[in-house]
Amino acid sequence: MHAFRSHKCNELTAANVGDSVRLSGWVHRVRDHGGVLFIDLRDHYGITQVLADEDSPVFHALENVRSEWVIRIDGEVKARDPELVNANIPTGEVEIFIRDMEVLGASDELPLQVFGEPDFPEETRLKYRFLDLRREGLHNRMMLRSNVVASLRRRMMDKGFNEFQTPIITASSPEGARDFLVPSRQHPGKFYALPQAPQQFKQMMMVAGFDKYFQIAPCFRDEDPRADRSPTDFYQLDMEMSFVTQQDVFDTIEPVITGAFAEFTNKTVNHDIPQISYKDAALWYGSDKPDLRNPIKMQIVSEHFAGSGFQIFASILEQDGTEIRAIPAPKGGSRKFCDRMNKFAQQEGLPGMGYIFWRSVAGQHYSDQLWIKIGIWLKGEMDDNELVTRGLIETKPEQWDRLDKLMARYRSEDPLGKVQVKEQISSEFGPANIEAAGPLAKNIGPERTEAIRQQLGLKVGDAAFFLGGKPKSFEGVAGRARNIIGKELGLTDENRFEFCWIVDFPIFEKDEESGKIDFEHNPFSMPQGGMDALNGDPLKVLGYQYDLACNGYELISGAIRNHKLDVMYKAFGIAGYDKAEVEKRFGGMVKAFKYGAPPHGGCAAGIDRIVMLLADEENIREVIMFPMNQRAEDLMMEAPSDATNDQLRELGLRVIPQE
RNA sequence: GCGGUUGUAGCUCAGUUGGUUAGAGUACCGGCCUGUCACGCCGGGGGUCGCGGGUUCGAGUCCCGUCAACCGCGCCA
Repeated sequence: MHAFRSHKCNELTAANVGDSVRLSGWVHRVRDHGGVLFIDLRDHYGITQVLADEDSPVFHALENVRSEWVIRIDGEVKARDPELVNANIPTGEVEIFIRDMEVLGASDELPLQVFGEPDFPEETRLKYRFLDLRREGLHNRMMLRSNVVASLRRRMMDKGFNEFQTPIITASSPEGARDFLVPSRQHPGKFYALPQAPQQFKQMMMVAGFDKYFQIAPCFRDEDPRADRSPTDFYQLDMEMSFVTQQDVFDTIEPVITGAFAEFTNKTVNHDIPQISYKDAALWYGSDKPDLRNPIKMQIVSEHFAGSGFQIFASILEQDGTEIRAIPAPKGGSRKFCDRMNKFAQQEGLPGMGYIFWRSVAGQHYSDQLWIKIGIWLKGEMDDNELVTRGLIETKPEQWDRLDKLMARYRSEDPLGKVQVKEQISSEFGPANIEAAGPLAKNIGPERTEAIRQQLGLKVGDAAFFLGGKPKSFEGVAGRARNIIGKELGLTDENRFEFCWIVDFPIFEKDEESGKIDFEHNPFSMPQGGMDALNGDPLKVLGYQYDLACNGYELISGAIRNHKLDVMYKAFGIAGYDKAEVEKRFGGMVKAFKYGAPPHGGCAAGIDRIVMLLADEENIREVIMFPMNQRAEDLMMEAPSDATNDQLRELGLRVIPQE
């Protein structure tokens, strides 16, 4: 028999009854009843109940066994009586009577309990990551990750892509994020860098003619973390292809991503992915990674505030480049909610967020006029459009259903009940009973308020929030407010994955303070319109550059690359880098483009974020085997740490003491 | 660098307007228990209330400072 096991802990069933078996694993739980003792023995595959009583030669040794010891047991498979079967585990029909036991690895008292899923401080979890990883949730998430990566790899290979590895120790590339530097021993005083992405390598593979490349690639960036962003390093499904248009890249990667999502989730996945311009995304969603599960779409409402009695907005609009935008908030019509959102805006550094909410007028009765119109509508004598323009009815299907139900109730009620149902209908649907509340409404007066309500399609019980100024100054806050509103009001459908491409990113942006023009995103993208476009207003130039967003996260970023040297020099020139500078910074690529570069493009998908979404987690550390903490420290391995004097001497380095 | 939240037993938490010796569950140690599967019952050890200062007759609780963790902003081609 094998030294450690004849079976794994998920394998034994009623078919094995009577067999002599050997199992090894961790002691998950001990239940000691004095005369009989049960142990749930756990390995990677599952749990098997093993037991002993005084007839077992190792009974007294087993009484000393504690949680998370590693033991090996020999014994025989016994069927459980029907009433003792544990339906929760695959091996629940049997148990092993222990004849022999060996302690393979004892355990100290645990700093972190493996059994169950109670919450532990992140510091403890990271310090004892090997224990945390034994727990069911994290263990399963790591398996999910492995399976997702395998699926992505298979899907790419099925599409004819080849996987190649690129260097981990390479040259510093000055674009983008901070580099991790690696001192060179053979060249004291010089440094390698860890790649922020295989960007330049994959482009050179296209120049080398490999046509379709992909890699599950580690990327290294020395930036501060976020819940959805790992400090130090993370993994991307990096891909690049030659002789393609932007749409070709979409057509290639879409089924890979949506297919992998559908494979690992029960949620709805939209396979038909809309393309939204960066400009529209900013206006409608206040974000370049919008959460489309949230139905809220922001709108421009400047006209209702220009010259109005609300001085703050009226005077803002007298400046150039300003707008007033509204965030409609269906079902958000309470002062409490509105005040909370206003407070949120203030916490985010804005003066505040104006609001209007619509409520039914206390004590005022339904309008007979309205009542008649609803009656006509129900008989089909008034068309939907007319009702909408009169503000009688919301256009959402659930609202129509609601009205149908109320009408059915009306017909079945006695006279007293009918009055109540009428009041109900008019309070929910009747404009005659709508009153706009909130300081804004008073300032701009009823006509403008009603016009806003009509534009936004809101009704009693709804609210709208307003932000003004130069869009750049409030867009981000508006986007975050939209997320909170959607979540808190239950408008965001948690049971879907909603993908969308964000396209037409501007190539350049202007720094508000210095007036300097710089790359908005990525200097490698091909400008739409090529050289001609670069000769016009640089701030109007869009790039063949795109992101794939899903549920508020950026999953993919990519571009059709700028493979023409003259266009590249021109683009860098606009951003203030002369030819010599470009050759110095991107020497490898510049050289490569002089020798026959094919048109090419591609993208990179964040593996960690994909798994995070599929695992329904909001923190990226929940899907990384050994993550760093918020300060980029590895608490388990105790990194970073001091270098020895010998190491420093060899590298020709001296450490300047920090204050 | 800035803002928010949190910090009480190994772990998860409670702790009232400031008031006697800071509690519970779990884990750990000891005892009992032959059918549990979150086994049960009895007992025990375990605390610099993050740290420092202040107010007070008296501080886990109030004030000031500070440290740490997490979340967000900046940053992230």
